Amino acid sequence: MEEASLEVPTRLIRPVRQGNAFEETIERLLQNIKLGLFGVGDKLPAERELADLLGVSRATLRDALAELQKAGYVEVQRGRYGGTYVSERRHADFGDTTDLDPAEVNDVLTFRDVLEPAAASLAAKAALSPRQRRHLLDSLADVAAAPAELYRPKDARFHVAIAEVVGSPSLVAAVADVRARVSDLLDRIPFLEPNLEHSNRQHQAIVDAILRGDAEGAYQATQDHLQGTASLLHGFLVAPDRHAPGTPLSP
Amino acid sequence: MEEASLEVPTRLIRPVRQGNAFEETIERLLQNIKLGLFGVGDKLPAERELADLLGVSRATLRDALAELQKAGYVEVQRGRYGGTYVSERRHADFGDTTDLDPAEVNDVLTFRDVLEPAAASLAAKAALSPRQRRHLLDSLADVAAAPAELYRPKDARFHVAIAEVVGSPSLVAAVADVRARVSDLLDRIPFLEPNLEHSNRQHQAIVDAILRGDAEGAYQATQDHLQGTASLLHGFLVAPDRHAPGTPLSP
DNA sequence: TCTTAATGGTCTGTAATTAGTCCAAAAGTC
DNA sequence: GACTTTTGGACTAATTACAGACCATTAAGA
Repeated sequence: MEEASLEVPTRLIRPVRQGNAFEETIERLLQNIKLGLFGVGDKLPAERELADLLGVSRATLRDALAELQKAGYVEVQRGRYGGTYVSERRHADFGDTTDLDPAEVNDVLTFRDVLEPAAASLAAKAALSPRQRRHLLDSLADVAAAPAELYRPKDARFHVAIAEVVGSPSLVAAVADVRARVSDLLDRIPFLEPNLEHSNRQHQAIVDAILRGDAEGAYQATQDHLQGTASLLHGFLVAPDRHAPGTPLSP
Repeated sequence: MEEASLEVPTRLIRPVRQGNAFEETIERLLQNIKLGLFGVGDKLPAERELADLLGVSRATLRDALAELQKAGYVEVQRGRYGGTYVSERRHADFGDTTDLDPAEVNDVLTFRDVLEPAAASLAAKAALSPRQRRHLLDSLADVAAAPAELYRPKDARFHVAIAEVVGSPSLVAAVADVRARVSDLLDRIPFLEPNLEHSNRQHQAIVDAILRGDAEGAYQATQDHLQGTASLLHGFLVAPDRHAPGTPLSP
């Protein structure tokens, strides 16, 4: 019984790395594409530079890029002024038809609820430079103009932009991560036509609050906005037959 | 000019890994010790198990443990009922007398301001089990009883406990990370006798608010509590002579 | 047309990391 | 005292990842 107290609680110990460098590199690149950080038609940095930015050897990066090319996410051109370009969405989306894991859903949604409203609030409190205001408004216009099939990445990009203007790289990374995880979850449920009008109005409200320095308003508007996908995902959790949920939760 | 828009903004690309497995393993173990997750005298899990938990091979883990042993952080005993034990604090603290990096300080403090108040707020909103309440109160009592030289790890452990009861592993990991980074920063400034009484009263206020379900109160109390170290660190940033700051900021 | 520079493509040798096996010590159990 | 079991300690072979050099292709520019 005295022994027991000397033991370390193992649940707090988490893995040092998620997988091998090759897998992690694919994951990161794919995440950036899905997040709209690498937009369709964009040219990625040259392999040598990209490998450096990702902290991985060029060989490993090239293996990862070859995989993405095979899956149709990028196209490669040789020679000077060549490079790696993000393809038109050829949604090969290699088989992720796994069920939603309730623990993962709760974890992601909870963590997002912590990050995003607080980020919007801090953005409102910060003294934004003209360049930063411009960045916010550009991202806002971008998502508003996006057609339905490109909405998700533009949406994600917009929310990352809010974190960006706060000026904390760790916050940006955390928001990007959590957005990518939400996006992965949404990919696993049947497509429901989202109410883009409504979403865009909420985006506008968030930006308005930030630009007028209304921290509380930005916090609230962001919370409201997150509510939508949260109930959507939770709805699919409680519905036993996931392909035709009889009673979607009311938001 | 058309070309320019095709380029990807490189600042959003972050490294896939922080260093090699060996270094990251040392870092993680050290972090857990400093955070008070591995308390003095605690026995770590057996090497085979710990390697598994950390997602690293036993060889790599052993290299890391050997380093920690050399630095006096742990002691190792062979044979059945042997194991790796956390030593009495022999603060060898291998040379980290680097200057404070303003960007790092701002990043960490901003990110912490996002995470911890929101975590306390969510903890207050959650329906806590008796076990969770017990965990909170135990951590609180633990830090209150800690002597000055052991205060920091117990303090960190308490704050991680708040994140734990929220039930989001990602949140716990993020809080643990940011706490470790703050702790590293504090290690680099001259020791100032902290006002433990005051700190303990604030801890009590946070737990009170959480236990009575007062989300707003928990949020506020946590923000107040964070103010202290924030101004301390910011004070050392503005003070040009870092070893004898003439005008420490009033908290 | 030729040159040049930036880019992807290829290869090699080295180091890090892993999985697995076996050994050695220690403490409880019979 | 002999046995058993759990632990750290040590070694090997295979794989992964890396750094760096060099080749091949391309399009702009002289």
